[in-house]
Amino acid sequence: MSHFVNHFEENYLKELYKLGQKEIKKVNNIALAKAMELNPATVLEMVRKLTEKKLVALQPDKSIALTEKGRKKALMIVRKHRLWEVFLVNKLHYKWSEVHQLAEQLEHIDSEDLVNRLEEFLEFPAFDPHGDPIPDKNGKIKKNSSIALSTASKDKTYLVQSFADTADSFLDYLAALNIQPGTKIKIVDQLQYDNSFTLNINKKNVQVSQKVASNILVQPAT
Amino acid sequence: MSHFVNHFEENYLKELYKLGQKEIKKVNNIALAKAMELNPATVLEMVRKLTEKKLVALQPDKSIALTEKGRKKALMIVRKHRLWEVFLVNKLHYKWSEVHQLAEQLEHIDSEDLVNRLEEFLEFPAFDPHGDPIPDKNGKIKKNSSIALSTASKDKTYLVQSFADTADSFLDYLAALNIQPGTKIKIVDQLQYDNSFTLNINKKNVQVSQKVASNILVQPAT
DNA sequence: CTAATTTATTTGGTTGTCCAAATAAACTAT
DNA sequence: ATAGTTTATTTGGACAACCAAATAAATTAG
Repeated sequence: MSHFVNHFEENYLKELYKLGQKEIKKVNNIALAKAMELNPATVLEMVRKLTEKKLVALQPDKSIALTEKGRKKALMIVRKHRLWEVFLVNKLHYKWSEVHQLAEQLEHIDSEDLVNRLEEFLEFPAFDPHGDPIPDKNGKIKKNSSIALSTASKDKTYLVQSFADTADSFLDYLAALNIQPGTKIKIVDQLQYDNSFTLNINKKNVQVSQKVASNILVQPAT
Repeated sequence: MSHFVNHFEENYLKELYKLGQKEIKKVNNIALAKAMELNPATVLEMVRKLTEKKLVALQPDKSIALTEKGRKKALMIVRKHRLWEVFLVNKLHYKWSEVHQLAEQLEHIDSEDLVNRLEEFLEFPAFDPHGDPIPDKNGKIKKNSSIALSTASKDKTYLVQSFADTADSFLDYLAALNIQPGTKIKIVDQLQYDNSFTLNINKKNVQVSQKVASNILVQPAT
């Protein structure tokens, strides 16, 4: 009983957060019901309970908005979901396309401490296997002013910010190239033939594939 | 909804299995209700549903017995529980005393494949951090004809079967002493002072604590 | 500005897990 | 074997999440 009382609540909050992210238009009863494949009556009932709990606030225009408290909770669920995805992919060798279902279950495991330890065990990944940012324990999401190196301009110097792929093999490869957060990189050239890049790192030129470049997130160097 | 439909059922099956293990006397309604801290009426209702599903069979003497199907299910839950415990202790560095609650949640994650991968990731531990055996994917539990080395007789030769502790540090220690499944061990002496043991391994004598000896499971050598 | 449509809410009902209290059945001990 | 106790079952009801269908309110279109 006590274990999964919150599953429902958590799913509503998560869905509200997700809808809020992707759609600018207001999230109303109907939209939520449709997104969650539930009857509007059911959703309304639950939204009222969430309003009681100050997790959600009904706007004058009848749209449903997360309160700050609700947003925090939603972010913690997203955090858990994405960290478990990293675990499943990096440690249990699932493909990124297979992990969503499982993460939907694991995200409801109720322990702040567990998720923090998991994060440490995974060495604080900034992104999940799909490249979505992982909120930190305070709910802060790494602001993505960074761009993929593959979309950067030639001959300008960039600072490596993070990586969109957290696979061990990728990270090992980066380590071998001496690429880590903070590393300065300049695009020397891009080959027309296979879209691979010639990069200048620490005054040495190296060749990387388009895929690798797309998974290196950079900011313009100041 | 679909995610946790089985939580209740699973908890009943697990409890029945556990009671069946430790107590020889029949498991009746009252006993189950007491163990699960539920009202007998509730338990009776649920036991009927489980009977419908052929997971449980009511005996003539009104005791409740798991069917083969029910036992298999229960074993799979126990398997998940114990593997997650190993994960929590070995990988996330929880203490063995802290993991039960969390494992109670994790054991309900519904994926055969996940638990099999987890088992592989943990390198097929035979015992959980408490020393309880972990059923394999077919529900087979390593028969425990083995005894703790600490309870073995002096001057007889034993064969190491497995370990009741799966902590990395313990296993590292064992490796350093060249103790592994199959190793022949003879107890040379036990010190009265601290209950530590002098063991003969490969014709060399080593000294181990009472704790270490209690976590080494052995069988009499043929 | 009314009619048609969409959106929001209410009503009445189902299902699953749970309980307290009443009753029935089965032991237990003298 | 009968009173007393324990065990088993039934009854009636609570509560949470859900739904379909009816109604009410708001929006949009003509």
